[in-house]
Amino acid sequence: MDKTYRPQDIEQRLYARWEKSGWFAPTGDGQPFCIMIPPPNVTGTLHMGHAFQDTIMDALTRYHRMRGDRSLWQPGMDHAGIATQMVVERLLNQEGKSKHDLGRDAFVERVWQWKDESGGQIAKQLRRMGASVDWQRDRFTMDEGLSAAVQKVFIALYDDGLIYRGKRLVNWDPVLHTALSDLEVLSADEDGFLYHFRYPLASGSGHLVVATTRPETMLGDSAVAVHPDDERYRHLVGEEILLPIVGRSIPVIADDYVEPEFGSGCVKITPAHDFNDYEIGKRHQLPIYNVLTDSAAMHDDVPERYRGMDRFDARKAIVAEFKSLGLLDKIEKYTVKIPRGDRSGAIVEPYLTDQWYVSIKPLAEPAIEAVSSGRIRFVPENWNKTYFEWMNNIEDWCISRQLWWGHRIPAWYDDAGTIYVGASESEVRAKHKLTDDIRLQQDPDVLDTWFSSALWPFSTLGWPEKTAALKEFYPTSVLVTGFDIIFFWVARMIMMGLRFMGDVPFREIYIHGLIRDQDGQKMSKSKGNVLDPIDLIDGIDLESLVAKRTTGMMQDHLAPQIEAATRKHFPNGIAEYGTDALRFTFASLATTGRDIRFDLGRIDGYRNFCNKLWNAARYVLMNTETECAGAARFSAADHWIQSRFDATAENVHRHFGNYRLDLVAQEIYDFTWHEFCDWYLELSKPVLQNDDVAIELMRGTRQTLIRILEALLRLIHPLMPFISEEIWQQVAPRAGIAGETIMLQPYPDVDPGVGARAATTDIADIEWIRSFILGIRQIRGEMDIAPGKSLPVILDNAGDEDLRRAREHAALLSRVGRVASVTALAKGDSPPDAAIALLGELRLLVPLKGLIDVAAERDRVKKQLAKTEAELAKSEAKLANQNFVNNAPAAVVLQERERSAEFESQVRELRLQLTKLAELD
RNA sequence: GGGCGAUUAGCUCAGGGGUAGAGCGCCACGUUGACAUCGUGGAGGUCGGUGGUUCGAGACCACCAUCGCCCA
Repeated sequence: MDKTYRPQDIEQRLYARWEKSGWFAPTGDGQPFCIMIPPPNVTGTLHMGHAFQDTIMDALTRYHRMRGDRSLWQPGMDHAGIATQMVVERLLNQEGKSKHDLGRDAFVERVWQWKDESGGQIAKQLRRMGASVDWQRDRFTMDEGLSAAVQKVFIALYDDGLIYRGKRLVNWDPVLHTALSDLEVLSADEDGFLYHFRYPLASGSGHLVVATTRPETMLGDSAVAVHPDDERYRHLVGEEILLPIVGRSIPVIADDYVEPEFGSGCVKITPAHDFNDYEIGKRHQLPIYNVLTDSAAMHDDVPERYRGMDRFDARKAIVAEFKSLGLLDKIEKYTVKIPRGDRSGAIVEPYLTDQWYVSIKPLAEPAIEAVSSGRIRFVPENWNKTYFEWMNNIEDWCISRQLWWGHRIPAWYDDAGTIYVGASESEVRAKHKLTDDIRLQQDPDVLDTWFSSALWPFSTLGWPEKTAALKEFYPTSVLVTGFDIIFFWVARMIMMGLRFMGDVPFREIYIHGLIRDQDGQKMSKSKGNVLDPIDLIDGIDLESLVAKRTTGMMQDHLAPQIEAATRKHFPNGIAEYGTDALRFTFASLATTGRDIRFDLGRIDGYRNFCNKLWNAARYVLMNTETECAGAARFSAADHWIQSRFDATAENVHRHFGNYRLDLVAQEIYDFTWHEFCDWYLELSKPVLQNDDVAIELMRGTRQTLIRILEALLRLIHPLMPFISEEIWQQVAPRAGIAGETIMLQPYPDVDPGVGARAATTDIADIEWIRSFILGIRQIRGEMDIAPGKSLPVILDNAGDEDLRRAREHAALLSRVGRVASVTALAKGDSPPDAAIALLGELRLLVPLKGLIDVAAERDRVKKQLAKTEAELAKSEAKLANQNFVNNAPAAVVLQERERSAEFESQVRELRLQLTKLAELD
């Protein structure tokens, strides 16, 4: 083995072997375990969030696979209708073409080409992450089978009256020319103005002042509304307004939606261009005047001078005209909520069009019940509040999109506009007995991508066919996802799963946090703070990183800032960390919080951890080359480490069960570094590096070294698959284990019988030795004695058990503690001047002579005394409190008494020592 | 406005009615035959504030402050 761990030498080689051997497929006859990958957008690349999520899913899958479950991690991608179409259109634009130049079929063909290219990228990244997905079952939402599922669901919901077509206001993206669902619109505060216009009464007896943030919509006004209880205007209700510029007469109406305190208390009503106004319009049967084209320019039903004008130019022109008419009351600065399309960034218009909707309430009710009854459990639990909040206020889902890339809506229209829904034109004709002379045209629109994603848990398993996979793996075990798509995806999968499978799609939903940058900022291309997980694995130099972050941006002017920030945060680029270190970092960050700051310091530490493990293995292998097998005798240290390992494994199981991968990581880290390496390997040296030790004892240590390491590698494997496999390949044969791969070995079990092997005396002995050595090290460290210098130690007030331990484990004390000699002070002898460490009642004395600075030792003891006295005072105060003694559980009181006695004895010893040291001056 | 969450060491974060923890960073010492991507020791916190429950609160409850997210 090399002296340092080199991930690049091993990772891709091992992955290729796993994949080629088919080890990712479900095997065995254990109980099924299944995770569905949240399908990444085919058009994107894996970012840190994906890498994090994939680490969690892979760890869970590998854990269950090793436990003998028949485990499937189902991979796949979604077609990301809008995003993908945008990307391909941009590519076409670069060639000077538009999608209309190609036509629909050629364009879609072009998107498929892009899909192969882009999708391959994601698959490659997944492999680099070590993802043990079953590639044989890879699925894509636009595949034939999944498309058939989409069609079937659409038709079934339509037939059940749960899908309908309707003319309503939708969120319209005037750049992409498509409707969007509520969820795809992001509203944010932006600086704007509130314009106050005077609307003259038709009677000529004055005017009303209305305030609006969108003057251009006044061309479509149908009324002015006031609050019914508003004394100022009550008498005007029913009168007419002469709408300026347009010259239309519109009524003054009363509606309690109006807030009398806002502005003048009069509101212009534009049913075609505002969601609230639309509702008011319906209540009052107001006419609807649409004034915009689908590109959000003014259309032909407005006064000629405004026709074709862009909405924002029209706004200026309208305001100017009001001013020239003397009808502009005032303009105020105002913060406006601006809705933008999440993909295009364009300001979305409420727009009156025909769209398809899912009538959602009948689907939502059972979905709410599934969570409230506990059939589906959120982890952490309180995400169900977010879920209920949304589900209880859910609105019908607009599912049609005016795109070319996606699942075409299976609906046909005859010339009269009658709708026929079915699997194909011929089926529709047959079903409705339509003769060939009746012309039918298919709806040009496609379905929202999330419509197909909602079917993912069963469509990927073969539905609507009754497949074995479906029977076996549905409902899946756990969904691992971020809270940002609870509404988009999680809720919809639950609704569809219950409707079409008659059961929940998953039993648990593990919601993880969002990965942010070192300052807590969300990672985004426009902020230039994204990290590519592959760059953390392979490393990247500063110039390449800067180039990567500043090219291909939507907003080029941000490049200088991004470059500066990048140079500041990564002055030396990014080092090569390897997949395992990255995965371990992700696992350790998987806490219950919702935000996760990704700090390079963490991954740095875990790369070192990989190196530590690597070198521990090196040591074990070097020391187990010979004389391993045969009759063996086990030392106290052997038993101790075994018991520590058993405890660790037990905790790891518990933490996996609670989805606390951070605690799994910590448990493994602590054991590996602070128990196995820091203590056991050191304690093994006096045995193995001494020719006088009995061969049986050596064998015991060798066997323990190899056995613990082998088991430890299995314990680590779900988090760090590569390094564990690489080392295991060498370790397993020596542990007498035949097997082609660690990934199919059993996960270390919690076997109480194994734990019992370690005699309690042995464990107590090793704990005593650790305390002994720590006490000596403390003296050494604080006295600035060279670590290499061997010290004589005198035991004062030693009991029989102390003497036995010192005698039996003299070699450990001498070698690991760098103790030259251990001698007991005879009864009645007065102790020499010495530095002191306390081990219970036992005093460890390191003679001062020639070694120790008296003043320094006095300071040291004083400091320790002060600490102990403080503890003692606290403890005594507690015990002096009758309420405590009377009310606290007896065990707690007893424990406190013992603590107090311990402190008391220590204080006594330390004071004594101080007096002695004082005498030396 | 409604909902959710956070506040613990310089930084990033665990913990959880009875002794305040980790990693990183910092200081000192050290080239011991697995590892300098290392070893040993150390410094560093009145657990955001106020009040309450309790024998005991950093933890539970109420209110407040600050910050964040989601929904209108």
